[in-house]
Amino acid sequence: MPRAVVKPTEEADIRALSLFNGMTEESFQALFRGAYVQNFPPMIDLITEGDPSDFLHVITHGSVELFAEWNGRETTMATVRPVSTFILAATIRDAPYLMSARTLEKSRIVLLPSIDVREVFATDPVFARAIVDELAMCYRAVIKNTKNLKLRTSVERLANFILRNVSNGDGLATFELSMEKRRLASFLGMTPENLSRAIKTLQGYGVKVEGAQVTVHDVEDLTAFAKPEALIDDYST
Amino acid sequence: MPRAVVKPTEEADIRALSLFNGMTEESFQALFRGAYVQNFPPMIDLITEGDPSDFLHVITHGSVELFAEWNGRETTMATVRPVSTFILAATIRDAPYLMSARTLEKSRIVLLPSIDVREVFATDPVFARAIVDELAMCYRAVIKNTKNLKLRTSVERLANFILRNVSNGDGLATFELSMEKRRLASFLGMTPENLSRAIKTLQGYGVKVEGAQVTVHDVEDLTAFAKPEALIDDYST
DNA sequence: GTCCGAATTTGACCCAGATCAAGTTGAAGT
DNA sequence: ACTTCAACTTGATCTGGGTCAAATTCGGAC
Repeated sequence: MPRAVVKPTEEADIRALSLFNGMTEESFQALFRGAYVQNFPPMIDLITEGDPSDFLHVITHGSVELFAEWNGRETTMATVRPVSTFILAATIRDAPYLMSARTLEKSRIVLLPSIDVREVFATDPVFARAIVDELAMCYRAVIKNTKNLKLRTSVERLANFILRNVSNGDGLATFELSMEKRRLASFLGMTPENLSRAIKTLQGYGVKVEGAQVTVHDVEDLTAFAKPEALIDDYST
Repeated sequence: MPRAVVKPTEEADIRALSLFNGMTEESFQALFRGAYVQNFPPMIDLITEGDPSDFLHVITHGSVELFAEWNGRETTMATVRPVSTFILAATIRDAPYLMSARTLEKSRIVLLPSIDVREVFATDPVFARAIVDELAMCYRAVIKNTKNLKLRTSVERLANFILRNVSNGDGLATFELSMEKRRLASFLGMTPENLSRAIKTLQGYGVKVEGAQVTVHDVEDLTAFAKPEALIDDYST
């Protein structure tokens, strides 16, 4: 896998991320001086949990699954999509990765040496502020996820997942599942078999799933069942 | 509940926290100029989820439970003990609290206005660095907690909880439960009844629980069952 | 279009853990 | 010591969700 230079358009995409967009050009260049880019085929392990965190990863194309293992069991922790960073916390603390990562599709990843990230963090207050904002947001996202897991049943989690992915507003709404059902099941904390049954249960609330296409015929009805709440389901705050 | 000044010894305890100990005296004073302290009786609500985050809280005595509610259900998210801060992420992002907090015992809490925290963060790079470290650590703690919840059964979670609280090393080890069993149950994601049964199950691995006193007769044996792992159970990294 | 292997669904069954209903224990107040 | 009330434990039962096995469907490769 040969290293490659970062394309200018790519650099622009990355700079547009809230993590990078306020920093000085000088800092930005310092960060990208040691950076490189790689394309990966699907299902390639990028990171193994426990390894030292040498790079901050930025995904610019494709999709990456973050997962964790223990005692022969495996669970999906999150799916990462362009353009965003992952494993920021490990980079900051210079601590081992807590999660493994693999590509799901053909993906393009920018690797920024962790040491440079920490260096620029120390010298650019705007970048420092951005990192804190990003970390605080990630922290809050994980707390929300914990509440979701501990306070809701699997059918409720699925219902809220669907509502989050639906263009809210009027009556009929539809969207395409962005990952395989078995990964969705693992992410939601259930088995693939049980996801099938949960989908069937939600048919009673006007949800139809055909392949990856999900259609909600009565958003009102599903909302009444799912009881979504900003403090769990709004990922933007 | 009258506000009170922060005692010098208390100030010293707080300054000793990794979050504050590197900052300039000037910054520290700026942070404490608007601070005040309160004593609370047990079972007082300090924070309600959804409220705006006006203060960074520091507990200097007692204990505080962080919990969350949804649709009539409630779960314990964490128990906070002296000396440490809580709800840092909400303060940083100036976002609503995701969790509620109540005192478990008579407790003493220092309240630092969030606006001052953000102000000092912007001017003191050492403090900024410390906040990032703290946030990254908290983030990683929650990720570990998620792995614990999704990858382990309730008996396994209990076994690892006990091992974490035991002075590791030789054969016989003992410790005192620092919270009521029903809160421990909720924290571990199970019912009180089920915690009782889980304890009984672990008797087979040399665990004896009498009231709040937990004794492990054979740490080896329990460890073989619990399979603790740094990437889930080591809260220090 | 056909074939092949993986993903998904379905059905039957099972188990961890929840719920419900009594007990017990235990600690604080009198 | 006695009362009282909450916390805890125990037993019985129920159920959400997992497991296992057998279809069925789907998506690529040819």
